[in-house]
Amino acid sequence: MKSRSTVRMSDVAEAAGVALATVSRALNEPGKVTPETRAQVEAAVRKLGYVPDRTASSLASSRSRIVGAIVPTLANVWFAETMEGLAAELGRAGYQLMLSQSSYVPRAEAGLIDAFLGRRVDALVLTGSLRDASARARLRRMQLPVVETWDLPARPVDMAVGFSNEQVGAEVARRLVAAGRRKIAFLGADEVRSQMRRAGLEAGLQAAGLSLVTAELVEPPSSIALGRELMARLAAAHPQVDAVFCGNDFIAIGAMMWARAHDWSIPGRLAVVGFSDLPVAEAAWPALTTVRVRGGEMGRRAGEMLLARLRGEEPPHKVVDMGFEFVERSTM
Amino acid sequence: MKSRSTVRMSDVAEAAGVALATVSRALNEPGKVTPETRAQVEAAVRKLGYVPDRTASSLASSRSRIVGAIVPTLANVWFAETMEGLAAELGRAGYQLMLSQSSYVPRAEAGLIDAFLGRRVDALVLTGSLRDASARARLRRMQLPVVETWDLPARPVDMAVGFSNEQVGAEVARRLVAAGRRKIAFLGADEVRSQMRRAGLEAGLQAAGLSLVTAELVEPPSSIALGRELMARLAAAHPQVDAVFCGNDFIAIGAMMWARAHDWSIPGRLAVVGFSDLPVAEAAWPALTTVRVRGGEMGRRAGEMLLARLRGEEPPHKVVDMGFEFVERSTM
DNA sequence: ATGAAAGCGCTAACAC
DNA sequence: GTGTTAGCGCTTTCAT
Repeated sequence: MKSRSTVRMSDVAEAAGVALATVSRALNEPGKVTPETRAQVEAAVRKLGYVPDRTASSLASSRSRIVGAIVPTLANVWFAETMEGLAAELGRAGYQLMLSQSSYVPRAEAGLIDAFLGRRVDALVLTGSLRDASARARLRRMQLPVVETWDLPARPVDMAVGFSNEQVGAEVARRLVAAGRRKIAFLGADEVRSQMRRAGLEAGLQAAGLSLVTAELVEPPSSIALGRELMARLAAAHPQVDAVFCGNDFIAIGAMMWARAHDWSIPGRLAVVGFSDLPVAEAAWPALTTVRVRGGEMGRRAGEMLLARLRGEEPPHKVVDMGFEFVERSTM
Repeated sequence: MKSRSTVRMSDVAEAAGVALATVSRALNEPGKVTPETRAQVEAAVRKLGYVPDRTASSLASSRSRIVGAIVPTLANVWFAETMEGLAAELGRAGYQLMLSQSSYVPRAEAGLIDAFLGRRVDALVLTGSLRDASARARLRRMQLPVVETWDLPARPVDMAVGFSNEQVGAEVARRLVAAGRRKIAFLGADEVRSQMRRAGLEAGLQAAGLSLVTAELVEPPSSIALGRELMARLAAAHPQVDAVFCGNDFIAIGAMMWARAHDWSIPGRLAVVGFSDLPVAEAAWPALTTVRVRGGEMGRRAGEMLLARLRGEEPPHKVVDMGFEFVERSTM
């Protein structure tokens, strides 16, 4: 199946009239070679169309220049943007991104990590805090650079760049209460970070002497349609509800669609707060009040931290809190 | 930096009391080994926590079990969904996805392909038809399984799964004209597939004895904000316009926002047709008429075709037209 | 600054 | 069915 171009480093060496090792140096440590030999080598490379075999160099050097990343899914813009930023940052340094999806199955992660370790990835990027204790221990022991994202683990495996999902929930509680809402519910996916936001909301309400009306949950991945369904369930069970915090903007938009269809005015009858600030939030009518987190930037920062570590430097911070921003629009 | 777990196949062999090669067989071709030895090997693997080194096996077998994919960007849901489907399909067969972004720079592709070839990827997935002639020739010569997506190349490098962007434009022209529109413009990104849709629109209008009012373009990546800007430009230059076909739903939503802000009623004063059917299209008010393509399914099909080829089979079709669907909602 | 040579950890003949 | 052995194409001492 593979009739390889079969131009090897030894061919380049021969064509350039130098030793194999010199070609390797000219390519990888150009400073260690005289300008003339470098020129000869480069000429030979071009002439032969030589493309170094990275599988061989990975084996010989035990550095693959591959970074592995695990996301729950790519179909959600927010994680996709993080991967976009990460890939862009890594690409600038000659690293490549290898991607796997856990499909929101927490137990899948350990297996995917093993697969990456088998590939001898130079570093790992995870979504959320790694739960599997034995995987955590192993990564620590290996001293593999790891960045956990989209969360702020109390005791990270190694590094982390994210925000506090609990704080998000608490802040939303504060805002909603300040706006006079008293019957507040949560709509979201039954998934760990969404549940953290719910917990934060609940804690915030308790601090204000209130309690959560209810938390209606669906299996991820969530969607506008599920948001509609969740809102229908909520309205049936708790018609007195006067505000909902939604696990993400899709669910919020779905809730708004249900409200529009049933003449619940927004924000008069019902306040709606989303999460993630997708483009749709601004475009919705009324424009959705939501919480913005910078997914792309998170990926870029993760990339930077990893690259620093791979260069042998110590990044200035092992944990960076990117924070979040409450974006007040017209649904609250 | 890497204090390797250092458990090698030879360690497993020793622990299991068999030869190195037997371990390799037990792991890769379990059928070629007696159940007893297999059990011994598996026990040793578990006991030692052995994780096979894929960089070594890639080198030795010249099969990496890696598929490379290039997308313009991951930040656009539509390509992200294709990668989601692709990764899911490949994962089931033990292949991993390696991802790169061309950032809409056509010339970047050749370089990214080289990087993938250096990694000895077993197959390649491209977005759109590969333009670089020498890269095309090289891939053909290597007989590397390649799938081009999101387009229907007349002469694919190898395989393709997509739809005709020109046909999309032509169909939109037909619908708009049938709905009585006469002053039709295009708003989109200056990017190859978007331009194909514009060309199709233009051809369709000509067939109806009309001509395109204008095509307003922006540099990708496009966004709601750019859609708004594009619409402002259009309205200033051609106030008589009565319909716009937008290169994607974000631009369409932006155009609608401009229209709302300037009291151009939709669809009364202006018809708007989008492309890609993002969730936002249904949620918009009025709900956006658009063209649906199945990005995730495209990725899954691409994966299937690749896997068939990698198993040594010939896929039933080298080119599959996934078609598209005109979704009539309320903006036309 | 350059060259020679010994692996890196596995796969794939080929023997037995 | 299992073992032996020769590479896969690089990187990296160690000499020179």
